[in-house]
Amino acid sequence: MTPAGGSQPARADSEPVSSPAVSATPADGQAQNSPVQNSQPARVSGVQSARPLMVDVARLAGVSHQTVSRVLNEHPHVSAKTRADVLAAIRDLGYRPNAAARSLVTGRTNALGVISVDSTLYGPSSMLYGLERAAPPDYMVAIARLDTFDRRSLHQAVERFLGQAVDGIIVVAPQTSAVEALINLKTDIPLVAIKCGKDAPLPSVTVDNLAGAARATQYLLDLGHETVHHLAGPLTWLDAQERMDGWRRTLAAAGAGVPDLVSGDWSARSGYEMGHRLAAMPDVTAILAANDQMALGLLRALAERGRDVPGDVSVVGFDDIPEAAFFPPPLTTVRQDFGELGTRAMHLLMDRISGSDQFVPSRPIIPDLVVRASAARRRR
Amino acid sequence: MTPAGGSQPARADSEPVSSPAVSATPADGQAQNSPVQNSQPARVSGVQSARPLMVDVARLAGVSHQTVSRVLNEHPHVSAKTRADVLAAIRDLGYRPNAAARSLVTGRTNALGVISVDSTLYGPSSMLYGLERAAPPDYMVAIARLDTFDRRSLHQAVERFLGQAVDGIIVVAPQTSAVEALINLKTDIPLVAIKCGKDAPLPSVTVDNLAGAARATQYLLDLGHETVHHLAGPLTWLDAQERMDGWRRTLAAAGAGVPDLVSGDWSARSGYEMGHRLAAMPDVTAILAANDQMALGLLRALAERGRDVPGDVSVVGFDDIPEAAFFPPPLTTVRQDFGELGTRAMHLLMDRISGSDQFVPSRPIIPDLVVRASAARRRR
DNA sequence: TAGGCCAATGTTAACGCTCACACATCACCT
DNA sequence: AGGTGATGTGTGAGCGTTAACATTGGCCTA
Repeated sequence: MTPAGGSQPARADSEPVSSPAVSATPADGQAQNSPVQNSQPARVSGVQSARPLMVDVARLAGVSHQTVSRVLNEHPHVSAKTRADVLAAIRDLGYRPNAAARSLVTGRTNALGVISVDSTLYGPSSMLYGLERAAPPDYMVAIARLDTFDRRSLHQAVERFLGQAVDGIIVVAPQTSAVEALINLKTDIPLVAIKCGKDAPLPSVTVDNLAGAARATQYLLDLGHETVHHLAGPLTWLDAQERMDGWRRTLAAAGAGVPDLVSGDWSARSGYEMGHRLAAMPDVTAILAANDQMALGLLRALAERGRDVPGDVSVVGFDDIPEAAFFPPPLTTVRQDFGELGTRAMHLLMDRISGSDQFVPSRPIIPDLVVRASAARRRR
Repeated sequence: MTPAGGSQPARADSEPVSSPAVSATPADGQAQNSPVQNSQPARVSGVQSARPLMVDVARLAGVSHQTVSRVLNEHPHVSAKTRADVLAAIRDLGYRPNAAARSLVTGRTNALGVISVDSTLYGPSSMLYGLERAAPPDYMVAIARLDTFDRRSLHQAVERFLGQAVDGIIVVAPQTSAVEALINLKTDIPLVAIKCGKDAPLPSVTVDNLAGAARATQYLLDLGHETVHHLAGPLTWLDAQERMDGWRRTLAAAGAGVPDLVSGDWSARSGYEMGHRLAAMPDVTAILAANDQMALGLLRALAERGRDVPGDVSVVGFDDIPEAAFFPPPLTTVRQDFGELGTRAMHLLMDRISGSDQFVPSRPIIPDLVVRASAARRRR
């Protein structure tokens, strides 16, 4: 394989003459042994085809490699001139520190993992976006998406990240199964959860779904509706459960009847199917949908049945996806601030990574009601 | 699940009496092997609080660390029994190899970076999903989202990934500026582009937007419309340009007049605004929208102006987002297979990472027309 | 003017793994 | 017998960085 028939060319090579420009260290290892990267089409003129090392920078700047390291890590006690020299050398050589070597000695990788549900739903996708945006610029954000949130796949995902040695993990855990799995999962690195419900004994940030749903329900009641129906999300999701709770409690508190629950799977299709069921019930005058996509399907079903919105039936959604304002009719809905959620989660994680172990349960984010045209005063 | 793995555990078990399992020397190993590592103060016996090292596994399994390494890396020439012993020791100790140390010596990190536009648009988001799903299970997928795709931010993102030493980069580069920036960007690691246009001199995978738009336009012409208007996306995007091209060429080929172009920014809002403009023009009977969100806004504007869809105006979208089937009316649209796109891009990248340097330009993916209810035969 | 302190830099030893070898067996051919 | 492989295993040398300590020289203080 290797061209060399073995032996030690090192000794033979030990010409004192050779210009130090090439390499001060035992040139043998370098020249021969180094990864035979001829995959690189012959690069710059110089022989220095391999990536420059810290020691190359040091030599060019006329200092020791340790001083280069100090400059790189912004240690104090480096004179301004030295720093400038080193920086110049780094630029000239196009030097880039080797992350693996650094990690090996520091024990930190500057990478973190995000585990999320396997979907292109608006919520999770916005969440991911918010997280990536909130991450420190020198951090790498890796993602893992899960099809199901059972204990096994969660463990597996965590294991994967642990294997890749991330510094911390964020789990977007909107399903009850995820929370359970998370609770008896002990990792030796910081982990924070998003949307794990406000009672979970985990460092986490959450949205007050209950308050959001309550707000929307109350809004509909105030509009004169005798009661409000609910098109819930899949009840394996905490969001769905909490929204249902908020809806139910508000009705109970108002002394309104609590209709049977109807639930879908977040998709517009399921909203459409369940919508047909609801549309067939003449006493339905107000519906709270657990997300906007289902509300869209619901609107379509109502339209097909000839029930006018908001004339005959008022509809309120949840999430405020960007398209909601253009639904037929523009959807009154509950907005969650995913950006804020991501920022808080990231801060929480970074705090824990940098040592502070305090477990401050952050106050849940309260969603807003965005009033548009899909809900109106009850027609009598 | 079976530990057998093809070997003969029966025979191994029935071997001599003395159970070597126990005598494996937790304690005496210290005394005898001493020349090894007495640099470690205490800590050795009992409380193995720190993460176990490869050498710990080796000791427990009664082999050398190198053998453990061989098992881990699936080298040949390890006996079945040894392998089993090592595996058992790994399990017992909960050993997990240190990724940094491995990277340091192999020069590979098993991580790859995805650079994408900063948005929660359906396309990029689906793309990301497809990529993550197509990635080899032992690879970590890191993401970087860009606000703008100018040369500087692209370089910066690439630099970041290079700094983190990923093995390869995938750039979702749907904007012309990105392609330019990409072309004169030389990295020393494999890079593949998605949606960079089929003429870019880059390893890439693309969707044949032109064919998709042509198909949709022809469909509308065949429905008897004298011409087709186009609500384009932002023309800084290649997708928008290509779709426009497909539309324009089809009209030209059919000898139909080419109306003035109207363009938005992909959002439903812009579709709504431009839609009002189009709705005011009485001769408009067919519109091809460059994506589904804009089509939604367009539908709303048409409805507000009292133009029936598809009675008065036919509308066709692009993308086939999951909600499109529930638009008012259900949207006829062009579907892109993002999953396939992601898979192909990932394969291409992995091929290049593992050395094959052939530049096989893969055939663009042809999108489908999904016929629903928003386009109909021209009413005369 | 000696002593001490501190800024500025250099030297050496890990970090935990894989690679290239060396070595030891065993099998099978001449 | 003696090679010649193939197989199985151990040894030592790095990979490129940072941490810990060592060293220098200048400036302050008593």
